Amino acid sequence: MAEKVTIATVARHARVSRQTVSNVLNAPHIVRQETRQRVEDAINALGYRANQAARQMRTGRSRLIAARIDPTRDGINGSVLDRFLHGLTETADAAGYRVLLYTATDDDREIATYGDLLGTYELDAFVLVGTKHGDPRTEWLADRDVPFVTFGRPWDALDAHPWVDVDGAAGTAQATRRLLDAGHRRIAFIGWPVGSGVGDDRRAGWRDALHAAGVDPTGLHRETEDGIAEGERLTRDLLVTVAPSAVVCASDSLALGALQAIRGVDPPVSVIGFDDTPVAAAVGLTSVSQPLGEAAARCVDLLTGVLDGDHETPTPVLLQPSLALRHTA
Amino acid sequence: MAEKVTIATVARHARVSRQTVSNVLNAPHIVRQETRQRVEDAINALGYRANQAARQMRTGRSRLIAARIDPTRDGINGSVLDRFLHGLTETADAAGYRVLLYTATDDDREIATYGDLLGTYELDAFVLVGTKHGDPRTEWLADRDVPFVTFGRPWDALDAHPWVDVDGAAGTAQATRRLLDAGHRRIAFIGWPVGSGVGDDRRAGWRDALHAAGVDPTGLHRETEDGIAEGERLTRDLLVTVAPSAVVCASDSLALGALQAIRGVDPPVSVIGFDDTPVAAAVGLTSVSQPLGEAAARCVDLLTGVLDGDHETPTPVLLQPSLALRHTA
DNA sequence: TCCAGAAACTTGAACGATCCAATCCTGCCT
DNA sequence: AGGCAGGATTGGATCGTTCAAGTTTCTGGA
Repeated sequence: MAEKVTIATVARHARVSRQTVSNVLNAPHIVRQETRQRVEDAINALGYRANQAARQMRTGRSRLIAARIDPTRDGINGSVLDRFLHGLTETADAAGYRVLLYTATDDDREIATYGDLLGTYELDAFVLVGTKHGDPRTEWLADRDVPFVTFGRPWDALDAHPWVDVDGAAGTAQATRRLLDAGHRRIAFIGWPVGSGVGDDRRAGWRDALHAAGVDPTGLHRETEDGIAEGERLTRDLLVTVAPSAVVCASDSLALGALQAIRGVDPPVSVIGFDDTPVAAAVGLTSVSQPLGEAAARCVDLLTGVLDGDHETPTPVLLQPSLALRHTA
Repeated sequence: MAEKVTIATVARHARVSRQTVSNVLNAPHIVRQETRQRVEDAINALGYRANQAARQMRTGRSRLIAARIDPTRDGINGSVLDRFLHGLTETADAAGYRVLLYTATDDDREIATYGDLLGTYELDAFVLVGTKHGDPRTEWLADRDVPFVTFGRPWDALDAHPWVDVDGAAGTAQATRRLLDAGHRRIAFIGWPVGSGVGDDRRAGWRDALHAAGVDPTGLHRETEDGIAEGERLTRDLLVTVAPSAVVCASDSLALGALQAIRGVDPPVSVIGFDDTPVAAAVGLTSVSQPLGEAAARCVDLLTGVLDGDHETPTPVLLQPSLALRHTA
């Protein structure tokens, strides 16, 4: 039976006009302290909440951010998106925004979805996770001046649009240096086929760290699709061909496979994974940890900067990963 | 420069009134075929999309469904929520709804968030994943007649509210029968501490299947928190105390631990996990597979039934899991 | 031919917020 | 005491849609 509480109800209760209530909400500094207090008391007493639809109709802003959720592909890495989304939801919330999910099976449909979301819900911004060379999606959004951020560098042109990323090369370099410090010299790397920006970046970190230490990385790396079985297979191959004393992997999936391959090998081979997934934590795998919560927060920062602030393209953010030390290295 | 396309633009273009356009969208049957065609042509020609905010203001319906996203806890099982959310987004989309995310650290805050979401965004419904005994959240929602569905049975009263669940007992029973058919008799079970509805359900399936086959399950089960390390520990314990020939586990995490424990044991011990996570697929673990996409779809079905249709409380849905056969059993 | 009744379409009002422009105070100075 | 500047407050218009009520057009039977 409770009547709907609108801005008019609050105004009546606080003996002011609707506009004054609106000012308390949107421009508190122009309202006298005493009046503001009275209005705020009324708001709390009545449990008033601004109707977003009405506000949106007038202002054209929905305070909604869209993010894409994919079917889990390679399992272990699925949790990365999971944790990122969680962080995004949390930070967006604090900034007064909400996260809306969408899915799409291919780029064309995804772009069609953009149009739908923008037209129907007047979304304020998009967050894209991962981009590829010549991504048609970012192009479409940029052409229409739709605010968006990507988690993952644009591998073509670094200043194409705002982005947040984690320095994968620094992560593998740190992992490699730790192994070097521990006395290892034959440090192998298992990664993904050449061509993926992320994979090439992680391999580069390992290679550069070895070079810097005066170690020749030739022949010490292998490439494959992601997966536990693949990691195990390539590690066995490495063991018989170059007999490494340690292996750095581009993902925890590969590292998990590596762990299975080195069971019983003596002296023990060190293994370091990438992503610090909960599975890594469970089996005690040392792994490079991406600050996903921080990354999500910076995405929101960049967006609110564009949405609420100036029209300048904000500076990209490159975050440093850390090494989660466990007992495999 | 493109003018905003509203219902008035379409009306002018099709030489009808705003209301007729609205009728074409919301009640096509009362518009003459010829007129309807003319309006639809205009809609397509202009690329018109109904403004959700304006519609919502008049109807009080947002076509938004809220779902909660948690930080990944036990890693492997995180992917379950992931896949469920994906299915939910996909099916909701097809039904004309969108999924909004929220998080909360405890029940009180979650309930406060409900109020906020309902007041500010006028959400149409909530989807809760997992409920516990005497859940204050479902109570709060039910008291206020907010439409909601849970994925997971209400363990107190089965008719308390609409729900969708997967028959965990049937899953473990199926796994157990498969092992019995293969000639196993000493089939152990590793599950979670007594008291969790889900865990007790899964254990019951194993026990009943053994009883039905005339096998005494006494002493053949162990309880622990979820985790790979725990699974390994308890499996080693089982091996030395009761020497089972097969182990059914309440989760893939536990099963993964079991796999590590039985390495090298001869004759080989069979292992079956639960949830058919991508990790299980990767290591070749036979596992009980929940139809998560189907579950999400049925959640949406129940909700649209409540939202668009009658006021009857819809019948709960109990889905049957299947066994993903791989080489560990 | 005429009219009742249904079907098809049109018009004005309302949802709840913000923006705009006009008015009202209030304190301060002369 | 009067005038004035400036901030605080007010009423009206507006966003795009749907609801409710009104008007026109069509159909068929006497």
